[in-house]
Amino acid sequence: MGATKTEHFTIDQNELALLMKALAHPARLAIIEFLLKTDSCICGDIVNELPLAQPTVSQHLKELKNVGLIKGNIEGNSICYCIDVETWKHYETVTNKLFAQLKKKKTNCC
Amino acid sequence: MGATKTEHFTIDQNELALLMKALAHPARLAIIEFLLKTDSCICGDIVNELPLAQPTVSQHLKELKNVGLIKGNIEGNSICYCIDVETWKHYETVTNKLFAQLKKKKTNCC
DNA sequence: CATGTTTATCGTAATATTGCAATATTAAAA
DNA sequence: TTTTAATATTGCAATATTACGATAAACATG
Repeated sequence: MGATKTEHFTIDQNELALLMKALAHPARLAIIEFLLKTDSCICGDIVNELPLAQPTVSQHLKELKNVGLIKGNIEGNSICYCIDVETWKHYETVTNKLFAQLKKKKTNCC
Repeated sequence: MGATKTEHFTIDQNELALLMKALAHPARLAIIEFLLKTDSCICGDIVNELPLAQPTVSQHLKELKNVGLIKGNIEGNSICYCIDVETWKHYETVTNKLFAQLKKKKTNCC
């Protein structure tokens, strides 16, 4: 065991879980916050911002890219990483749906 | 290695990461969705709703309880699990801050 | 009190994640 | 072309997560 039984759950549940998992690490949240804060698209010195080795940062960037939260464009020698607004819009819609359901709930039962 | 270097990140980043991690599993999302859908507070038959063994479900419930997303009240023989609205309000505030920053951003640079 | 029901915990196997040193790759610069 | 800079990939060790059988604990009911 040790592997999530994805096949027993809905596509939506698995998709949202993957998105959450991508954000479930302080380093990756720090990357996102940095990219949000920086108005111009910073090309590469994310490594200097983080207290982690370059290969580790590269791996975290890859995970964020895999779920589409960020994208990276080759800019000559270096790479321009930035937020992928489309995915974030989708993510916002999905989480808002959760919060909307929450508001429909009656008072706490416990 | 294998352990997250929490000490190098902010309290907020670590806290949000833990919340995300709690939601980063389809079974736990399924539990949350079930508790949201069910208006009356269902006492216990969450196990029957999920395609997982009882100890596994119990473990997932514990994780959700640890971060405060749900709470469980002993109701005689069984236990009444339900959404903890306070934590969800906090969660909504934090994620809304992220989305707000997103909207302030100029057009995609890449 | 004995029995069944419900939930939690323990122990353990399988797998995933995190982090980094070493190395490869790519493209600019000298 | 050699060197330098930026990023990715590989390989591996340490740790965490997921899942479940076996068992315990708590309580209701006969």
